[in-house]
Amino acid sequence: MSATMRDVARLAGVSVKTVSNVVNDFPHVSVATRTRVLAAITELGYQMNFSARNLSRGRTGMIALAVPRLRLPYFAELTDEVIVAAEARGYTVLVEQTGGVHERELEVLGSDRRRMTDGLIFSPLGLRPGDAPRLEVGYPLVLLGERALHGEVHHVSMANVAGARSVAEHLIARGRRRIALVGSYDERGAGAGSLRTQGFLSALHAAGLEHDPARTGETLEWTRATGAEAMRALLDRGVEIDAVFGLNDALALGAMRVLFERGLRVPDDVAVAGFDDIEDGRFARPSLTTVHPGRAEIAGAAVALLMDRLSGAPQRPAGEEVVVPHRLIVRESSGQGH
Amino acid sequence: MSATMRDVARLAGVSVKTVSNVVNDFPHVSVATRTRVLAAITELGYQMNFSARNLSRGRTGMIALAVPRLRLPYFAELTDEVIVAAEARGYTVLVEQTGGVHERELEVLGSDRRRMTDGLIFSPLGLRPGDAPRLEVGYPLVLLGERALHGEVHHVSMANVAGARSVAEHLIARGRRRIALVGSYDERGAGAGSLRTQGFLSALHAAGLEHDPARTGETLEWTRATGAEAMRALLDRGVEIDAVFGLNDALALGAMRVLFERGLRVPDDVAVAGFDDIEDGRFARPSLTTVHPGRAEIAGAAVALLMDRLSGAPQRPAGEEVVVPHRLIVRESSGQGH
DNA sequence: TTGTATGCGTTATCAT
DNA sequence: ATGATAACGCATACAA
Repeated sequence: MSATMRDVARLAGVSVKTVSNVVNDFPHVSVATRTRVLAAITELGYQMNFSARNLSRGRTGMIALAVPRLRLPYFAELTDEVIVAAEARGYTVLVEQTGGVHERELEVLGSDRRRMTDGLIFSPLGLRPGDAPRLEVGYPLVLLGERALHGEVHHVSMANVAGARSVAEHLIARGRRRIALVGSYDERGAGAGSLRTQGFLSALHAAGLEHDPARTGETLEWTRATGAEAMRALLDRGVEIDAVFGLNDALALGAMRVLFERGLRVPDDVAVAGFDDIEDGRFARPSLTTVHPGRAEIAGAAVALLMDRLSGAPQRPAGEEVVVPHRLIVRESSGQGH
Repeated sequence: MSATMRDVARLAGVSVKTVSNVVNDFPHVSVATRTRVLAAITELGYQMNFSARNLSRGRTGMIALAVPRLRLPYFAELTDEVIVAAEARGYTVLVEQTGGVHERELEVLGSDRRRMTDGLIFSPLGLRPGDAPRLEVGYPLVLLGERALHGEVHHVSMANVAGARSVAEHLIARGRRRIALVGSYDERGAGAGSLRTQGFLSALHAAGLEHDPARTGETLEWTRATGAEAMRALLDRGVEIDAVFGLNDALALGAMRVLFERGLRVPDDVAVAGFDDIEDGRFARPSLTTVHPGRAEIAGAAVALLMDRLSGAPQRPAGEEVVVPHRLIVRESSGQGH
């Protein structure tokens, strides 16, 4: 097997403690012994046994990130950023997929696996008010993209309401009056779906418009495929529309594809907008108007918040909410007026 | 702190060994004691300390997956599948991003972090013949998407050559004769780039065609953005083309976007095809002709191969190569003839 | 079927 | 500045 600290110590003629001091950059080690130890380490090809270190230290140097699924571009890009941010602080990330299934999401919170990590960054698809107690876990937890259910848990959220409102305002300013809403959500939830819908509706009301429920394309999953289905259903029902707001970019892209298939021109006949600013939207045809939610900032803030708690930094107020600013990005899919 | 096995044992009136037997589903435990122990476990809310278990067992129950970046759709989808496959076998996945940088890729192989996992599934962007010795690591390793450099390491690869050849044959059958190649690769590498290019060229040669080097759009990174740049450069140079083969879908999608911006019709003026069958291609406008490389199969095979080695299963021949079958998927971007 | 004793490789406490 | 030694929590011979 591979060498242990004991082997290194023996070879260098010092005690294990000294070896430990060296590998951990403990300040008080004479240059002579340090070099001697380092030499022994390279000679033996010694590598730290993390299990032993973790057991002794009582922590693991790993954090978990729970997302619905990596195949959803938004979460892939988010995970990418979280890994980068964690890495910068010497932490390793363990990715957990919940499938966005409520039951699985709750399971993940209490899973045995949580004992393998020091903390959890959790991006639920839709927590419900009744779930609040389940969030009182015994380890550092940071919630993403969710309004705090009870104010006890730290969380980082994007400007769901404001972002959706600005998209709707933009469409209205472009002269659109019959805007379809594609994507729905668990009504018991308090997640992004409900918040974005709120923002959307508030803009309509502010403009003195009504949202005809017939113009809502129901779909629980937020993928291109379901967005396409919902759009088809709307058109098949003969609903009249001059714009589409997808609750996320994937839905919007799926819808846009169907509009194309049905011979409707975007944006001339129907303007389209989404939410998330995923990479595909930038290169789609036409390119997709959307809301940039500050993914990198969210990831950075979440990791920072979690690290603060791990290092026992001056306690931030429980339930503190970090809201990352958004940015409306107007592209071709809503570019011109009628 | 949280309860230990000792606490559980004490409460249940048994020894730690018995508790251990219960939580590990050891066969010979009487129903009476088992239920007693389980009761104590739930009462105390006991959860296994993985660090301790790992130290004792000598393994961690985690595997690492090293990919270039999760923001690249192909790798996001691949990672998704690997996590699912690993989960099914009780393993947790730790994701490592190499950025596709050769230096970082080699570092990852020997990093301290490797001691936190039982094995590694490694998806390099381009290993070079000289790197072979670096692949002789002291732990189970499975390479993805790479032809074995020396035949010592196990690997799972997609049909890069055959897939690219079938794409090129398809374009040629559609009457295309001036096919641009978008995307290049480190010439020192033996990665997907070189293999796909080989397949592409072989189809041309078989058809008695020459590939004019002027029709190659150089770009090391394989993203939509770089694909777009390369396409712009080609068109700006006034190169005449009637088709584009992107070394992956992202490149092809970026190129297609530029063709649109320049007023060229796809597929009427220029047919486009990619490789990878990422989700965006299905919903792009026009939808993208591509090669489905069997992502799920690759992930499954890689995990299976790694698990075999972890469990010390009957040694498979070193350097065995599992090649997953591909499938040409013809869509709108190359749908019609001239 | 269950208990006892020992080891896993590090860190931390306390001396020196 | 360095060393001896006791945890850390669990698994596993070996006993009983």
